Amino acid sequence: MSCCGYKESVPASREPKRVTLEEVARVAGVSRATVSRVVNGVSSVDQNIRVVVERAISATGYLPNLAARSLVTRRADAIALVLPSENRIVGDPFFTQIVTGVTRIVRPLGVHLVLMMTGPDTGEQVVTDLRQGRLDGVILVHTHTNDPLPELLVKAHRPVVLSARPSSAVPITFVDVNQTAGGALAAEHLVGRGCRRVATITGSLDRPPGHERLAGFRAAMAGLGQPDIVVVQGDFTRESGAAAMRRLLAEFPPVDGVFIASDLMAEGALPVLRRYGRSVPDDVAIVGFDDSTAALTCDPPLTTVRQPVEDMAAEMARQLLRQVDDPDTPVRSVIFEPALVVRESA
Amino acid sequence: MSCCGYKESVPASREPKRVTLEEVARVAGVSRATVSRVVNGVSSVDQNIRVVVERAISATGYLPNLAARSLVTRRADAIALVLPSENRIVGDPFFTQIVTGVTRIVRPLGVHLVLMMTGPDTGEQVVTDLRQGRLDGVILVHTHTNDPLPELLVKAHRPVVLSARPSSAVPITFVDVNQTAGGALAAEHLVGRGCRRVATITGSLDRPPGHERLAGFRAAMAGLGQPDIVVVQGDFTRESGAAAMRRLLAEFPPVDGVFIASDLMAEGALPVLRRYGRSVPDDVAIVGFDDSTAALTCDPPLTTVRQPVEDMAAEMARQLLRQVDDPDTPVRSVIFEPALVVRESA
DNA sequence: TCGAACGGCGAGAGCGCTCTCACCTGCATC
DNA sequence: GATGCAGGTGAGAGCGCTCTCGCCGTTCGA
Repeated sequence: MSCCGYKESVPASREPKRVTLEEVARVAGVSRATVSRVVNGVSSVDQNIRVVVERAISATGYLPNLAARSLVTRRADAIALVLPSENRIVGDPFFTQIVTGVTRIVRPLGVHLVLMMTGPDTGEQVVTDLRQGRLDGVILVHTHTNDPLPELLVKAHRPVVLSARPSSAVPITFVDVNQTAGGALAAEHLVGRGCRRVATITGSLDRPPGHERLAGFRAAMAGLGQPDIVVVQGDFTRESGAAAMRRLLAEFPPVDGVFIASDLMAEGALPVLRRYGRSVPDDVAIVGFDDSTAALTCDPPLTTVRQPVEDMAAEMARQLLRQVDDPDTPVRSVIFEPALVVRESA
Repeated sequence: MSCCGYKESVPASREPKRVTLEEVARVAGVSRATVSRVVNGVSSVDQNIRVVVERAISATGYLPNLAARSLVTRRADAIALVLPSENRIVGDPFFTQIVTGVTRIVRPLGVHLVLMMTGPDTGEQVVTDLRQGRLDGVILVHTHTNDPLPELLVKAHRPVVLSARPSSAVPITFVDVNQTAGGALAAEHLVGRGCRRVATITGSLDRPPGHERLAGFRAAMAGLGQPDIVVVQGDFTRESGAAAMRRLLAEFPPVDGVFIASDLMAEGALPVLRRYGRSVPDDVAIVGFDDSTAALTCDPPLTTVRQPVEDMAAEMARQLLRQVDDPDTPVRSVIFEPALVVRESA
């Protein structure tokens, strides 16, 4: 095995001799088929033989070659997590929670999580990987409003799950939080602590989350007897939060409570308040949205609406794998309820 | 071959008819081998035939099945990025940069990035995936001091790269920043702006980064004529930063400049300073380390030592792929130089 | 003029697995 | 005693690709 290069390119000593089904079958004195049955947990195997085979497996240290299996099963046992490459999304703890949630479901099943940041060619890349059998399905997180990818995948009849309600009416499975209810939670809390001159800084209103959070907040405020609230528009970025707060203080100085549609915007808004000499929460109460780590690092820590991101991510994984198992699984949407996390800002 | 359900489980209409090498070969009127040569860019193909084959490929919409290829090439074209699951690491922008850097190298080569958060069984998982041919190599980011995985992989002669100098003397390829030089940068800046009562809050001193940053800082301060500096130990967490700052103010009230060995700790320390009525940078100048987003969201924004994380990550990917291509590539370490980013805190 | 050398191509043998199908027992049934 | 029917098992045909090897025709040196 050593003297005369039986495989010159790689020193034999290095290459741990690969053990195949064949090998295990020989050791166990059965056929390849039977070993395969044992490995895959098929029940119709004689108990005694099963034991013999299992012993042979651990004796040889056999591990199935996944490429070979994949070739015949047509499963990659890998899914992709596609994230927008903007820094404001990833780099957010939100992201960690997504990964953690997905991993929780996927890992015990031996399914790999392939990470892709969107780039100019991500769409084709994903479709290609799917067609090449490298990927079983795709989780699309925070896709842009006009991203053609979701529709593309649906048309190609490929397993796909979205992290939020799609902007257009594509028949696609998604997982979302009840944004409207989240807005309502914020309203109730602000009114409950005595705010009477309430405003809100919204996210991008052309996207469902921004739109729905505002709608929920507005409706709840009206229900609480305060139909007239000041609305300033942001776009979910930190900078837009700061700018919106400046505008708000200029246009509506007596404000005493603000619902800011994302923690990131709130993080931008708080220093502005400080600079204008308003103390939080005494002069102005602030409620954010997301319960990101930003909420914790803010000064003061943010009262905010929490989305159960990790659970939602786990659900996305579940929904995706369901589709992988049965491509004809009906489209479905799962909505999670948000919760208010009370800290110091309101 | 067609009439009588040759594969009942999947409706034929759904399944886009797969086109194989065989098919392309038939269309082009050549052998499978020749098509394979064209697909893989082997030069010894007649120009005319090459054109014919290429035409056949695009006519049929052929895409190679990667499982089949993988079966014979023994390459998965996938690498894993293993990250500690603690929130303080991921969820950091640092993490985004790692992913971006690795992706930049890996994506154009069609190599997948598989994400794994460390868990109780990550080690075995990774080794198994490697042995099963699902993974070509592993990038280990911020492994724990006593994680056996690096050594395990080195012994198994598997491609692996570390994100920092290993704590023990394992012969392993790693990419790191010149921590010592980083500490020196901080020292020079503090002294340069006139600080004369300087202190430092360190990271965990049992780990190379914490140790080296302190050593570099200390040596540089001594060289600048200030051998006596106050040292308070932290452990890289935000909380430890706050605690250390409290201790520092109690033990050494006249302090006028602090080098804090991570932005995260600085983020914890700044509110403490504010609460004690010390203004930054007027009363106390602060220099952090990492240039994380924390540095930007701090109030005031942090002067900090930047590691070129994205470039370092790209280098890790390059080093790993080099090992994958040639398992006998010599072990190597690549050290990047840090830079000082001057903002408002010092 | 002839053999050698070489560029270019196809046949075919795998890679390691799954899964169908035929076969073989043994046992109950007619 | 012939038949049916289980539960188990093995032979073998792929899955789609790469890559070695041998063949063929052309060109070149002697």
